[in-house]
Parts: sequence; structure tokens; C-alpha cells
Amino acid sequence: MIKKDILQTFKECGIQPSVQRIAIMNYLWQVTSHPTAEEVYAALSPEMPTLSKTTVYNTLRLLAENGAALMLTIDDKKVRFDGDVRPHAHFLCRGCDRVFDAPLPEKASWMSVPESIKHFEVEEIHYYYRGLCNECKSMMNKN
Amino acid sequence: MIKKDILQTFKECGIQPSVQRIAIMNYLWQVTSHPTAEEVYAALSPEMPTLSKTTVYNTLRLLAENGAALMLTIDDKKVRFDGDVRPHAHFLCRGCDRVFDAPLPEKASWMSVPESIKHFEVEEIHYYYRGLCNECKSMMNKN
DNA sequence: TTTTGCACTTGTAATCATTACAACATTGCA
DNA sequence: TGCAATGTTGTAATGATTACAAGTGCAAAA
Repeated sequence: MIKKDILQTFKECGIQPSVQRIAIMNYLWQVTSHPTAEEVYAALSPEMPTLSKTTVYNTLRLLAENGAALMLTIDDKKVRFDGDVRPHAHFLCRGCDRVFDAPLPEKASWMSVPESIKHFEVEEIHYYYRGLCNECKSMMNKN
Repeated sequence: MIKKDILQTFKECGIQPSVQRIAIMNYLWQVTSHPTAEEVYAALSPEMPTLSKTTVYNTLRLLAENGAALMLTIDDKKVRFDGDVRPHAHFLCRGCDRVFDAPLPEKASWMSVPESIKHFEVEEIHYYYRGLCNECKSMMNKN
């Protein structure tokens, strides 16, 4: 049962559970769309009419700060979130604005930090690609 | 002379020169601070009192779209720009909000694109690190 | 040199994501 | 049960960025 897993994750991350937080985490786990706060709100508010946009923003930030979600800044317009916190890269298509998951280019490179920032405290690593996805690429060729 | 180099770069990138564009490109080349549009405006407007903020925003976007500058989305609050378009990574300190340049973790990884997005048209690659720089780290320990 | 067109610039107004804030609700614990 | 702390809500504010319309200046043509 997924709710158990969520509660477990919350406990590990030191996050106090609540109906709203569980619903939001659950949603993040069910989609691969890397939604924005607005999208999370739009998806959940039909089932949870009292849910407020502020709660969605607060909760997503909370999840990200405590390691239960990733905050992606790949899109310069708005922040996106990913419930999958395992190390992986992301690709943003400038045609359809979708974000795709991608494996890391090389296993080794994830943990190896450049010498010049070696003594910095590195807390997050993000690998972003931008360009055109397959569909948008062929769409371009046609028109 | 640097202006020659800027004009050469503009020509290579297909950018029509103008007094404002040259001033902005020149500024990007002189700083390593990865400034925001506001910061570029604040820096240049004393010398160019008629410069408008809109022009700064437009020009920075133009430079980035044509490969004469990098648009960094490492900071979730605002977009930053880098006049150095050579492949390198970036580190954002959450303490002082400064962005540092860093070499790539490995030479090879820059060009190697994960298999799953291999047929995508990859136009940009960004490697971002976040955490605490040396100064902020030791500041934390003291207090 | 003058004219004409076009691209660039400017300033203001609008947009839109995000956050601040204050009132309200809920939860856990004494 | 009752209180204090924590979470939620809705609205108002903020702040970066863009839209837009008018003005400016440069460049080619006459």
C-alpha cells in the first residue's frame, strides 16, 4: 500500500504528515510529468476542493527541502517538481515544454565533484539538457 | 581591442550590433558574477542613463538565443547570464547566492548524451551544483 | 543631401509565478 | 477535555519578466 510508503518516507525525511501533504506526495509519485505547483493544484483540487494553492506551494517546497522531492529549475518560467529523488538527469523540450527523465551520462560523474569546488559543501547536483524531443523535431521538419 | 572581438562574435552569431548590445556584451565579458538582468542594468545605467531595462532583458535573451551568452537557470528566483559560453559547470551557494564557475567533472561526459534521449535534438547542456561555498560553510560553523 | 523604411530602443502597463500574512482549523498531548 | 503548536486557507503583495505602442536613429535608395 502506497500510503504506508509515503508515511515511511515522511518519517525518514522528518516531515509531519497531513492529508494534504500525503495527497501531494502521492500525486508526485504517480506522475512522470514533473509538474509545477499550479499543475499539482489543478490536478488535486477537483478531489480536494478545499485545498489551497498556498498549501501546494508550501508543501512542495517542504518536500524539496527535506529530500522527499526534487525541485527542478530546468524551465526558466516556473519551477517543476519530481517525486523521484534518485540521481538522474532531465531533458526539457523547447517545443512542447515537456520534461523527460534521462539516466546520467556516466555513473561516475554523479559523485565526482570538480576540484575547484571540492571543499564546498555540495548538496545538490542537477544535470539538465534542453532541445527538441523526437516528436517536436519531426514536426519541425514537416512544416 | 575588445570591441573588435565583440563585433566579431556578433557577426558569427548573426547579431546586429548596437551601442547597447555592445555595452551589455562587454559587461558580460568583464565580470564573473553571472549577473541577472537587473544587475546588468544597475551596472550600466550610470554610464548609459538612457538605457532601458527592457533593452537589457531583450538583449540578454537575444545573446543567449544566438549562442553569444549562456542563460543560467540555476537560481530559482531569477535568471542569470554568463558571457563565457565554453562548456563548464556552475555552483550556486545558498548562503551568499553567488554563482561560481566550475570545470566539468569529466571531459567525456560533456558530449556523451544518455541513450534514451539520444535521438532528441540536444541543444544545451547544463551542470548545476548547489550547496555552501567555503566562506558560508565556515560562517555556519562559527555561529 | 534628402527621403523612406526598418530595426532597435524606450517607458509604462500588464502578466504571472511565488510569497507574506493573518485568520482559522486541526492535531497531539497534558 | 483543553491548550499550545502546527498546518491550512484566502487574499493581498511582491517582483521578475514580457507586451505593447510610440519614439529614435541608422542605412540604403534616390
